[in-house]
Amino acid sequence: MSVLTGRLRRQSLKITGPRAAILEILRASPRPLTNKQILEALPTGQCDLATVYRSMHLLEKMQMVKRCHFHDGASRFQLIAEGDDGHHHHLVCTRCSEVVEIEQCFPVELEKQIATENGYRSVTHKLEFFGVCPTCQE
Amino acid sequence: MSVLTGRLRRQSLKITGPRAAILEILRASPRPLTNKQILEALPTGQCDLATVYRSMHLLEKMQMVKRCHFHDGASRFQLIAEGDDGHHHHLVCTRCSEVVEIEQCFPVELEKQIATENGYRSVTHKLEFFGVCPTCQE
DNA sequence: ATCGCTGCAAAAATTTTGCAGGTAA
DNA sequence: TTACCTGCAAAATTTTTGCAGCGAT
Repeated sequence: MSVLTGRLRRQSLKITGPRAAILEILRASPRPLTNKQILEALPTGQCDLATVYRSMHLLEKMQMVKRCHFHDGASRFQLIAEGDDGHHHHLVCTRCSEVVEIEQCFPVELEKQIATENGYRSVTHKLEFFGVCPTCQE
Repeated sequence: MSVLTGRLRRQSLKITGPRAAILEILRASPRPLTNKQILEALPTGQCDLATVYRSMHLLEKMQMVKRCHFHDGASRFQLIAEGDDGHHHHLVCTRCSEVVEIEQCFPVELEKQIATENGYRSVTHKLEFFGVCPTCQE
């Protein structure tokens, strides 16, 4: 946690109650959360929804969180660990929305090929898997 | 085009002016469009925004369009060709939003492995690439 | 003649912004 | 002390819904 706050401090940004609380929620969550879910996970009245929005914009710009999209339109956020580039993917159940974190990633060579073929630079990708989880198959 | 309208008719859904116009816009577009872009592409007053929303929900449910997400939060829609499963990906410029359609896809075996490892069935994926296009590199 | 579809308008939901007071450093 | 932050409230956006009339089949 101190690692996270350190990154904020280095930018001369402040560690406030709401920010610490949000970071703690994100750290403890096994899956990405929407702004509303973050607010609801916070002790009642701990923080305003507007502050959650502002915090997520900030953290995203600092590359401390990653924004991802599942099947509904909502943006979800996941903490990016220090040192980690935050690049991993999810397998989401289309029925119950259970989320599993996935190890596999899109092959690097193939991505390079795509970049080269199209003359693009700094190419990255977003990848999410969807399916029916064991429980929902019954 | 008649192929598309046939699919609607089979469901005893009607081919109306707005629907035909929306389908034509989508058919002619080389890239996925947001609801607002669809409305703007329509001759003035041809159709109401609410109707665009309703149409896209309908077409999505019928699997005639695919919903995808680029870097902004907005949903974009792309027509799925008859016979085609509509599965292809995009390379989007993070500066000017230019979109290139990509041939490469996530390796099937790897996807199967992911499904098996986690006990999921009917696994598919969404994949989008982001980078800086040739023009924006200068 | 049906029943679905549409426009319009209103409602609901989501996200952003302004501002005055509070607070970390 | 000095910026930076926050809550609150209002505004701006985006998306959904109700309803009466129109229109495809």
